[in-house]
Amino acid sequence: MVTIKEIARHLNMSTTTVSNVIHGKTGEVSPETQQKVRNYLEEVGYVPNINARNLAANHSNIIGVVIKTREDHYMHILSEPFVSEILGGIEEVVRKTGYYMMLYISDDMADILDKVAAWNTDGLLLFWMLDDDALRVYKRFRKPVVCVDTYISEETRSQFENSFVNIGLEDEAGTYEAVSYLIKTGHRKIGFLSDNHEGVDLVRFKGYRRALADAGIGYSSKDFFELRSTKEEIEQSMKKMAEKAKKYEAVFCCSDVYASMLINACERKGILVPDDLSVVGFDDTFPSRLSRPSITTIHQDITGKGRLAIELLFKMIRGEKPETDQIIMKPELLIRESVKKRK
Amino acid sequence: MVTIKEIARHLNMSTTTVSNVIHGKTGEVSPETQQKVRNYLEEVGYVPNINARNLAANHSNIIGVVIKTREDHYMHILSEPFVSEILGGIEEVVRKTGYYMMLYISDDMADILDKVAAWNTDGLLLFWMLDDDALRVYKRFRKPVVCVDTYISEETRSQFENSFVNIGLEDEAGTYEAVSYLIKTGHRKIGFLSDNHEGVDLVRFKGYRRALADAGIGYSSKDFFELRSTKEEIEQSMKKMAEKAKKYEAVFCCSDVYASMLINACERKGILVPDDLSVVGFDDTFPSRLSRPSITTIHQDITGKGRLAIELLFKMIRGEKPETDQIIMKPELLIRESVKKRK
DNA sequence: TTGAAAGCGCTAACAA
DNA sequence: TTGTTAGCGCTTTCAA
Repeated sequence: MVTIKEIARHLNMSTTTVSNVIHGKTGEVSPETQQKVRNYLEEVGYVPNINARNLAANHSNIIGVVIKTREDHYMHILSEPFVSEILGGIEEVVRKTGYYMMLYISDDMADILDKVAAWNTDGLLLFWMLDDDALRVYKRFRKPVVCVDTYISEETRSQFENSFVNIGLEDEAGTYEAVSYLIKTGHRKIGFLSDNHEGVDLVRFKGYRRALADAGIGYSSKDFFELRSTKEEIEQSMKKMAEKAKKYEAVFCCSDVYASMLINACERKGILVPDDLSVVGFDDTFPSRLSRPSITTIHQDITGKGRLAIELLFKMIRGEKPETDQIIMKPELLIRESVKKRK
Repeated sequence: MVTIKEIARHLNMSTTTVSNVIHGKTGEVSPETQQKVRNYLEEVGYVPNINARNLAANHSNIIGVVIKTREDHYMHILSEPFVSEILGGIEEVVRKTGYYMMLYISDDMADILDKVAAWNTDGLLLFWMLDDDALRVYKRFRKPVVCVDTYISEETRSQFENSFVNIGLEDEAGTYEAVSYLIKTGHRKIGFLSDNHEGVDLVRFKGYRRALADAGIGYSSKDFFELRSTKEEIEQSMKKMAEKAKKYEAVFCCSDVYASMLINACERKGILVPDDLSVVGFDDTFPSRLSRPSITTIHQDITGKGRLAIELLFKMIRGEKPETDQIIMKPELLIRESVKKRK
């Protein structure tokens, strides 16, 4: 690895000059010198030592992507279609902007915070943080942060002086629309399937409840299909859900993958979707398109969400203030084949 | 951000001592001093500056994961089920070993090489490299490298003095088995679907040809279903494949996703799988299980492959020499629902 | 337009 | 057992 110093020595000039032409600080350097340096740089195939650069310049060109995971989940978080799709959108922008993406996956916030600080990460993308966690990150980090799909109270948000944006989705309204559609198409006995009671899924649950209430349909806690999603339990649990579904006309699922798995489990029990049971998913990820029957779902622009998030982050890194500290995207009901009109 | 120097000053000792206890170089430091330092470290929440550490120690704790991508591909590489699954296996090991994973996605080898050098990456995981590219990387990099799914000639391999392993799969034999199964179940008019003619898919193609030949079945270049997989063309192209499939009894697909997409496209044209057409996939990724009909496929232990790759890499990073420079895993035919017995 | 030199925070060889 | 110090490779201020 050839260093700036060596180059400077070889060319009989100072490291400053070399550094200047490397950074295109033209105007500081005469054209001839520039050319000479550039040629030599090319010749020896100079590559900067990023650690040295980061240390001296006190930044890292790293964008940290923080994903809180559940260690025992049946699927690695990177395999979740929603995650891989949104990461794809982000990765492309990060790379093309000349930055690097570093994944911080953990179920321990304190650990993540330490790592982010250690790397001197320039900005942070936070996924599915809980209210107070987000604030904790910001208090410690004090650099640009964009949250994705984080439910954060007005009050909490006001404590992020600036360099903070939250990007979300109208989860409540989207779910309301989906469940209302189910009701409109003649379903009354409608279940809600999820593997947790927090954040996004909790809000979706509220949308479900509101749709039910508005249609004068009662709700009992039994209507919550609570999936156990650990490696050990998922399969058995999904079977139970399918069994339970026999008593229902429709099930709203918090993700397309769960919808797809439910359809499979049902089929194995001789419950036909949509003939015996209607199913709707959420997100419009790849599996919902591939499923047979294809899955009626709530579409959201996942890649676009990722791109928006990272673009806002870069904006803040450049020192510009975002116009708003919260952007809520609109979902859209996508009618495919997994819901049957019953009347 | 509090530094070692500040800590040393505050505690009235040298940076070496502080550094020593940070690195658990016990034996060098008296118990009392250790405790004193540790307490203070805890108190101020010391976090090392990784850039400084990397610069001084001349390593990075970064594992580079290099994936060559095709810019115009219909799907971001991270969304490919095989990729996300194997990355999941790798990420977990990397994280738990106290390293960091950095993704280098690009279609430009030279660019990747520069980045890897710039970051002073400790080891490299290379995916689907072409023969000479792999060598090029090694010549320049000269640190541990593990290739995954790379077809590399004996001759080329011998040029990597050491710190090199290739992990692959018996692609030829796997495909041979799948196609033979198709033949055994009464299919003779069998297509081969892929989006390229290189590397892994080329070897699979050879397995396909051999199975055909061994059964005395002729092959014409028309039997190669060449999918155009760009964003613009994929849909139209898949439709064409489905149309073409009308004249076939079975199609072997180089990935589960393609198998799944083909099944969908066929269904839309009224071609029923497996009744009118048998389909087999490859890899046994999630979509093959979710598909309806579920897809008969060649199973391989993807997560295990990733884990094996990274574990071997760490072994070399620790300075141990791998026993062998090539490990070829065995695939397994997994019979599900997408193939019909025709006789 | 160019150069000298300090310093980013840490490690490690060496001295005490 | 502890301390001094010279770098690691780069950026940047300030002087020439």
